Amino acid sequence: MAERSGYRTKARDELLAYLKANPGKHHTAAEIKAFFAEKGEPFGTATIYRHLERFTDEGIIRKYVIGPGCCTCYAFEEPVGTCAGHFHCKCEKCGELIHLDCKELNEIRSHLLDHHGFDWNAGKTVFYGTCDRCRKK
Amino acid sequence: MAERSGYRTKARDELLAYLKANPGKHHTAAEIKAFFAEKGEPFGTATIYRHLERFTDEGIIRKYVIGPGCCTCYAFEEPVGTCAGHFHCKCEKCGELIHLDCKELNEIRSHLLDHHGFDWNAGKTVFYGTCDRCRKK
DNA sequence: TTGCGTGCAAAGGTTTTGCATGGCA
DNA sequence: TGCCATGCAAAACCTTTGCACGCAA
Repeated sequence: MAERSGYRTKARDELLAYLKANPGKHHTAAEIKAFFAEKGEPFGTATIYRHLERFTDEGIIRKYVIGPGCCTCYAFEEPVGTCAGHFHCKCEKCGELIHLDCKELNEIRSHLLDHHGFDWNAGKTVFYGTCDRCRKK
Repeated sequence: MAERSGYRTKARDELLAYLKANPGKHHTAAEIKAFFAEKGEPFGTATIYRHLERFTDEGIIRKYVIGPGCCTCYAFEEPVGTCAGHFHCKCEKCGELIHLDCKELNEIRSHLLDHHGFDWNAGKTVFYGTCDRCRKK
């Protein structure tokens, strides 16, 4: 986690505000770019990546690797440590990434920690399987 | 986990033998390609990816997303493939892969299916976090 | 013989980098 | 004014796909 450095610019403010406006929500660089483009304040791809990388270094946001296919997600996490159970399921058939809010998650975490001594980082873990829609086909 | 299918070819045998020769060791597609190239038996990139994907489907090897930059790793894991109630945790600090036999975790499967309609493929999922030893440091 | 496996090359998508311009302090 | 930030375009990277040919069964 690096120190805050550099200038305060419009791009920095806007990007950070957007991420903070949706705590816990995951965004890809492409989604962020599209959002600002539609809003009429487009930012260059490089600028977005540079800021996301920086925010991550500064510990303001977190970076999630979903892959493969290079879909990296970024998210501002409101109450770090106490954030609601949020985990990711990726459908192996259609490729969709499903964000699940599920309180049972916390039980799994506790169980892994208490019984197996494993401190699970749910944010980095992706459950692979088949989603509801593909399963019913 | 899919059934074994298709022909038995030199490429399949060689690749599998190489992966099996180093259980638990992670290889990127590029490393594998380089290894066989130096050995004088080069395989096409596509061939390597196709086999790795297939081995993963068959449950013979496991796929790890390291990212970003799309560095996917593949590894043959000794006791993997046959055991149903078997889960894998990977320590982000020391890199160790922990094999867990745990009935409680099987309940996750039921829960995901019943409450979220997600048919979890436990064999392909790796829990990332911090292992007991590294946590105590 | 049939159809899968293979290699090559090209496509696809994401992320990074180089460079000239513009903006913050 | 001196850096840093930005945008554009190109490069770099990893992975997938299309196609024609070769090989396993």
